[in-house]
Amino acid sequence: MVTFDRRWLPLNALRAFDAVGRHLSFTAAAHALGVSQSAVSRHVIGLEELLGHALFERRPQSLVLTKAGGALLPTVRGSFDRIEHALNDVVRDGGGLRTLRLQLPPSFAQKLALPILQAFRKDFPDIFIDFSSLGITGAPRTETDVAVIYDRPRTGEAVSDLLWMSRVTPGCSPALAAAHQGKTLERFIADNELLHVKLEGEPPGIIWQAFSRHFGLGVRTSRGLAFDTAALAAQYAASGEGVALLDRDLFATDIAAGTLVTPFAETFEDGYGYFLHLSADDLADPVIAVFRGWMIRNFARGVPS
Amino acid sequence: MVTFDRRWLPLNALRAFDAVGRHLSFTAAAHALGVSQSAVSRHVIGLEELLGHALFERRPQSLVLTKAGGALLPTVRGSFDRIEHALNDVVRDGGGLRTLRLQLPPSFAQKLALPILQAFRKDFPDIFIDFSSLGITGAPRTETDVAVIYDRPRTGEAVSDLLWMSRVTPGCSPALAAAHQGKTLERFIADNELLHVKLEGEPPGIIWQAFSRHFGLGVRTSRGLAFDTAALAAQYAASGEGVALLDRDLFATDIAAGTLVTPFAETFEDGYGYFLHLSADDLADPVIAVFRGWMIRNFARGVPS
DNA sequence: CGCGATAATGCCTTATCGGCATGAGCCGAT
DNA sequence: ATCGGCTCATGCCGATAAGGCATTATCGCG
Repeated sequence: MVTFDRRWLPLNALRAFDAVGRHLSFTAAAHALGVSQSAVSRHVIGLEELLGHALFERRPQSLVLTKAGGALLPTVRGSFDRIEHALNDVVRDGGGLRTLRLQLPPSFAQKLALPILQAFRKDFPDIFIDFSSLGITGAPRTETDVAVIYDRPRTGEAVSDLLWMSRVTPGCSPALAAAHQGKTLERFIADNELLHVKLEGEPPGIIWQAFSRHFGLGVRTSRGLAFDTAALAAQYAASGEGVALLDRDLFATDIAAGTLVTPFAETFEDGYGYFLHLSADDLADPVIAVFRGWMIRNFARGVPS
Repeated sequence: MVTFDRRWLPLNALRAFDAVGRHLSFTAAAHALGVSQSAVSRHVIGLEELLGHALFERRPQSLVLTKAGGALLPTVRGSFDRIEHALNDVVRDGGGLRTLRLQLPPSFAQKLALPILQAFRKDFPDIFIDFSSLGITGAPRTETDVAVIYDRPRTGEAVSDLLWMSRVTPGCSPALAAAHQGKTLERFIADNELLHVKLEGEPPGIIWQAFSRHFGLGVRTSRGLAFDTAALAAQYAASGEGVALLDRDLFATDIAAGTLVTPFAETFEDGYGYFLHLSADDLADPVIAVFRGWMIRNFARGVPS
């Protein structure tokens, strides 16, 4: 029995096999490869002898893959596809700056884009990040490689990696907190304007409602103002005009800087989180895989700032 | 400028490039490939001319990849790795039965393993599933391709695909439900034994506690019995000895059969879910990718039965 | 039954691949 | 400085595998 290693990969034969598997015809494959039918025939036969298994079942009218052929073909085809693309990429731009298109939700972009992009560029100066913002929820809109989305865990064939689960707590300006010093959480909320963040497909106020229900607060939550993004709500809260439910990690810098305060210990996991979202096929692209790994590792050490 | 297609993939040159990239030395690469240094040198030079970009920077003492080389190498190496493995797989067993090792949590295995395995085997008769349960006592099998785990959404480099989020509701035997006919949810829970499922890293009773808090029930939840698996708790509940929080999807067949009833409309999403868990690298294996896609598509149409 | 498909095969040509020997830089030790 | 040892590049040549052409075998179809 032969075992294969790098020194002896029957590459030309594999290319012939790939073409035949694609066209399911020796003649057509030969034509596609620009060689004669006999050459292709030889290659495939040689490969079959090497493997000790037939790759195609020759039928009078048609050619069909054997189990062995079926097992081999997807790998071979995928590999050649990737090599082909990689070669053309290099020819085109010398592999100089691979650009990775990234979409971020607005609040995330506003708070974290800079530290992330700077840190990533430091580690991978040759990967150019073309980044754009998108709506707060939902799937990425345009052609993009990787997107961060704010969503609940969802099913789907796309690869979806959790960066962190959102954990919210009431936040407001220091002045407002001081003015209501000593009040209970329930009283504090009842006495102040509530700032909501709109979420696609959810009724407004749902997060405040879930929050108050979770902590058993008897307050009416369907009042106040609603904003498109968390960052806007936070900004409004910082001006002293109300209290918003803030993601502690997302607004860590504001809290540290003192422009926002979180007077209560109660934090609530609302089932939403920030996910890195990309197509399963794209994971085969080393640049995208590298970026994914880098993001996951970085956020595992806590949300950057 | 040349553009590459299948007909002119310089495969032998790429193999040489891969080896040189691995060893960062023409001589060492030549030795590893079992050919002379000159052959390797020619190949790399030829490839560089084809691409119009240098792949290595020749320095007196050392060889370093150029940007173009760095962009190309991971793809080429990964592709050859996969081809090498695929070829050896075929040699070994003719690609006949690719076996995929699958691990399932006990309750999941008990309720869903059969329908899933049967349906999958019908669609892919050539993939043999070697499935094992994450037994309570069973030694954790590290050698596995894909696992279903019951967990909260977590961060990590492994690819984690949500199958469905757990949604629980009180369930008990029909007799017990009849005996307490007409009671409110609060009363019903207060008057019956509570059956818990133990979760690693969580205090016992946490789900009942979250459930009652979510619906504003004033009942004590830290009482009753705790079980290792949801299936055990459900079985106990079916015997009429208490009320358990059941995942509606997981126990759909029991509910349909009437051995368990869920007398209340209140369902609660507890933040846990069933995830398909696999290594990011493994996604390059067509068999594993196929299984992943199949599972995701199937569960998207609802939990099988 | 012959015609038109297909893939397999024998024979021959070719050019790709690779080996050997050598050359050209560069480094460090004597 | 010079020489030996190391690296990769190159000229030349031979082996061989890759491929072309023409033919054969097999099957389906009109």
